[in-house]
Amino acid sequence: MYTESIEDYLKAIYEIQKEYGKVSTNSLSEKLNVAPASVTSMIKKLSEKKLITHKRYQGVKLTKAGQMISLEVIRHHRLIELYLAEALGVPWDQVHEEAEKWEHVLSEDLEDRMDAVLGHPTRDPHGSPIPSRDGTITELDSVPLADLRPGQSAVVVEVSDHDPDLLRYVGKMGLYPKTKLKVLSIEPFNGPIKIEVEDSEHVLGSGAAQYVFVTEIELPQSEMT
Amino acid sequence: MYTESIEDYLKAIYEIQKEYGKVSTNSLSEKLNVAPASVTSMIKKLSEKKLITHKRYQGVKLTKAGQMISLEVIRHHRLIELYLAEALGVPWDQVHEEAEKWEHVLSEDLEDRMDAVLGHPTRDPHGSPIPSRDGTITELDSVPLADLRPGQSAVVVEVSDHDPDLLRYVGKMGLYPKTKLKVLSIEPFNGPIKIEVEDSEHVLGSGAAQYVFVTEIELPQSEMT
DNA sequence: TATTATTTTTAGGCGGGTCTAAATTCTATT
DNA sequence: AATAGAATTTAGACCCGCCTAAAAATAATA
Repeated sequence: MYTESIEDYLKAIYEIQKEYGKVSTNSLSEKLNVAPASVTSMIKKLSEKKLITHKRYQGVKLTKAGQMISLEVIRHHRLIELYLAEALGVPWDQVHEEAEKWEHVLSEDLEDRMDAVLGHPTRDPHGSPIPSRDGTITELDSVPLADLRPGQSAVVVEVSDHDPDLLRYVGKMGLYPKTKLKVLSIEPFNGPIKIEVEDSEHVLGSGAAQYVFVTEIELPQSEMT
Repeated sequence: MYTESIEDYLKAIYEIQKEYGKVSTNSLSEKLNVAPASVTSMIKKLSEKKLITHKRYQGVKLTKAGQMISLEVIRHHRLIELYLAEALGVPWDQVHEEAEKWEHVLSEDLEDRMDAVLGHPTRDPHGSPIPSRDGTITELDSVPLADLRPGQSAVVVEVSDHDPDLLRYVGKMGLYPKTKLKVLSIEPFNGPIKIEVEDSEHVLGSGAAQYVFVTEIELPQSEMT
C-alpha cells in the first residue's frame, strides 16, 4: 500500500495531466499546497517506485502502474462523493472535502458494497466520471458554458468541484448535471451570461461559466422559441 | 486537531483503564504494537499536552480533556461500526477493522448524519455502548458467560471485538447482543460449556466464553425446565 | 547575444513517530 | 538486605514529508 501523500501526488498528477497536458513541478506545488522543493523530492521518490517518469526540468508523466493507482484513488473519491450525497444527504459542495480524507482509508470490500448499493454508477454528484475497477474512465465531450452562443440550448455535463462556493452559487440556479438550459444572451468582454433554466431566468458571471461544462442539444420543435 | 497516533494512544489508554484499571507502559506497547520506548516518548508528549497524567514508573491516567477526546474517537468508531453493519451489510467481524481507519477522518457533520440515520443508537454491533457527544457512556452490568452456573439463563450484552475469529465463532451459534441463552452444563477445569440458544444446543470453549458478556435473567415459569 | 526572469533542483534542517541497545529504577525472591 | 528479574526510561538513530535559502538550469527579452 502507498502512503496518503503518494496517493495525493498521483491523483494530482493525473488531474493536471488531463487539464493541461504537461505536469510541471510548480503546478504540483500549487495544486498540493506544498513548496516546489518538496515536490522535487517526492518526484524523485515516485520515479524510483516507477509510478512516474521524469526528465529534469521537463515535466512528469504517469506510468501505467501510476495511472492505475491514481484512477483507483479517484474511483474511491467519486464513489464516496456520490454515496455521501445519495445515502446521507450531504450537500454537493461538501462531499469533496469529506471524500478527500476518506478515500485513502476505504477498503476494497467497502468500495464494492458502496458501488453495489449505488447501482454501479458512472458519474459523481458533479458529473465527473467514476473510473471502473479496471481503470476505464469515459469522459464525455463538453465545453464550458461560457463558450456557448445566445440561442443555444445545452445540458449540464459536469461542474468543477474545486470550489465549494462555486458549487453553491451555480446550485442556487439549479445548474446540476443533466439540467437543461438555454442561453439567452452573453455580454461581451467576459460579461454576464443570461440563461433560462426550468422556465426561470438567471444571470451568471463568466468566471463561473468557465467551470460549468455542457454539451449542446437540439431542442424539439415544440420547445423552440 | 490531534494526530491519528495520539488518538490511538488515548483510545488505548481509555480501554486499558477500563479493563484493568492501571495503564502501564508495557500494556500500551502491547496493545498498540509499538516498542515500549516509543510509548515512553509518546507518554511524554501527551503529558505536555495535558491529555494524561503520568508518574515515572507508575501508570498513566487520562485527564478530563484526554478522556473527552478518547470518548469522541470511540464514539466515531462505534457509530461507524454500526453504520457499516446496518447500512452496508458489513459482517460484524469486519466492521472493527474498517472503523479503525475511518474513525480518524470522520467529520462532525457526517457523524451527526450517521447518528440521525441510525436513530441515535446507544450500542454498536458488538453491544458496546456508544458514547454521546457530550462524553456520557453507560456500561451495562455483565459477567463473562464462563462465570454462569448450569441452569442459569442469561441474555448476551456484549461480545469483545478484539478478534474477528472469535466473532465469527460465536456468531455461528447465534450469540449476538440481545440473544437469550441457557447454560446446560459446564465441565470443570475450564472445560467446554453447553448452552441452549433458540432451541438448539451449542458447545463453546471457556476461552470464547470469557469474551461473551451476559446478564442473568429470570425466565418466565412457562419457559422453565 | 547578453542579461534578466522563471523554473527547478540541491543542501540542510525540522517535527512526528518509530526503532534498537543500553542504562536505570522498581519489585520479588532468596 | 542483597540480588536477580522485570519494567521503564534514556540515548541515539531512522524514515517520512515538509520547510527555507541558495544554487543551477532553462526560458524570455532587451
